[in-house]
Amino acid sequence: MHPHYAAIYRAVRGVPRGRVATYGQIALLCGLPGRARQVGYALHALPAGSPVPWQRVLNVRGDISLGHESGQRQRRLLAAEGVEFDERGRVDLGRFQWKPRRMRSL
DNA sequence: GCCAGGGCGCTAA
DNA sequence: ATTAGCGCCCTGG
Repeated sequence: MHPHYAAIYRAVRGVPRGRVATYGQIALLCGLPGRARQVGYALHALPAGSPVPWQRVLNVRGDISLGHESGQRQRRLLAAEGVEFDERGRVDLGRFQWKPRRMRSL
């Protein structure tokens, strides 16, 4: 497992229920600016049933970056915690994006 | 080791 | 709003 994965998982665990974060945002929060893609890898590597809420991480456009199968699963999980999707399958980041104080003060 | 392709994102046009 | 180009770096062949 890659050394940075632990930090990434820690950051993702900080995203509260009913809110979402972006890949780039998570990267920034764990001190890996510009490495959004690595966040995607870390989440992809998660075992089933881990405590990490991977479903709360979306791309910067507010939509789901996965294929149909996993995408449906992710969308269902988010909808179950109150996150709304528009008809184009997108989340309004202005309303649902998580904004930790540590980040607002950057 | 090289190469191509990813759960990405920023900037410029 | 969309597209193209580039940077990032991990994985699989």
